Amino acid sequence: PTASGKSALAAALARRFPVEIVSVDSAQVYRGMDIGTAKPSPAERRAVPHHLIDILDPTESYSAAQFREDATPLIRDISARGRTPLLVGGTMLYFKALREGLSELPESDAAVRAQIDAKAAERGWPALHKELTRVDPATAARLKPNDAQRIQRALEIHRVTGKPMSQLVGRKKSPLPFRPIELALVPSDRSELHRRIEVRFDAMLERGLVDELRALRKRYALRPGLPSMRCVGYRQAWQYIDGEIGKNELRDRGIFATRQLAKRQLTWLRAMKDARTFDCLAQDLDSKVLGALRSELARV
RNA sequence: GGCCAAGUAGCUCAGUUGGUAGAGCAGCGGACUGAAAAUCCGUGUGUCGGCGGUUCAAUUCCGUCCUUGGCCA
Repeated sequence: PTASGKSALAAALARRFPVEIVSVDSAQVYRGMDIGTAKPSPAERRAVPHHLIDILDPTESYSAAQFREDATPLIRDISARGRTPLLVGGTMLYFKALREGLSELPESDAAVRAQIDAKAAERGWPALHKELTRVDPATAARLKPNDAQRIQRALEIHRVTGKPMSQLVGRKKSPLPFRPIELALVPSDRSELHRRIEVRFDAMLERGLVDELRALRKRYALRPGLPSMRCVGYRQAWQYIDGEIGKNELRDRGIFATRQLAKRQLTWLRAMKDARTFDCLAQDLDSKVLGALRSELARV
């Protein structure tokens, strides 16, 4: 999860193994969003090659499918160079999409989404959920009437392909042709993770998160609904800049959002039965992980 | 020192014409197929400030004490 010390551990591993790092992070892909995403510093990036960081402008959007398409050849290339790809990040859906593959579904369609959004604004998402029941009862049954994003996606798929999502999903996925060693960092004490999150968010504010966003808003035509602007910290800073909330509320809400993110990440981690988990609060974390990795690699 | 107001869930507060209480936020658990740092679902027993009194019954009425804020000395 966020603030567990992934980057520091990755740097430590990079000192012992010939690795290149592939970022698995839906926020660090954006250029200029450095402070709030806790992006590795230029020095860290000079020490070890990092991939999939700073690949998009904040006006653009990324996806799990795009990540998979980008990461798979990278993993292949790094391996071909005789090095080990070290995938580091907290965007758990990206890990899943990479490892298991995705069904063949159409990519997102901005125009279709805009149409659906307009209809939802008028009639509400439960009404669109009902509409989905007519064209794709199976998908509608597993979605809640308020799950805007997934209802929209299912309707989008139907509109674009003429077929229900439930019919397209579940066939020909192409899983990753590598066997990953999965390591999970989980704090033994949640309140300690919360403390770290608080300290780190204060540091981000101190380092100028708000000014960073101000500058981005000057340089790009950003909107609050953009995936980049929904990122933890940036969303709240946006509201602060617009005068919707004060400084204290910015701090509180930023910390709350980060804690909630960490919680969701931990839910994913608990479901990953194959992952070896380590206490990220352990003093000798680096050596523990190194030891585990050495024995794991010896077996391969 | 006197007067007034407030003390109810981690926080901000609502409420009970006396039958032991509920919202928002937070927290916690879960779901997750091209926006995923997103989106959604579930989850609220807390000496209703302390002690006495009245009452079948008090968080609710009365007394007193404590704490906080304000006003007056």
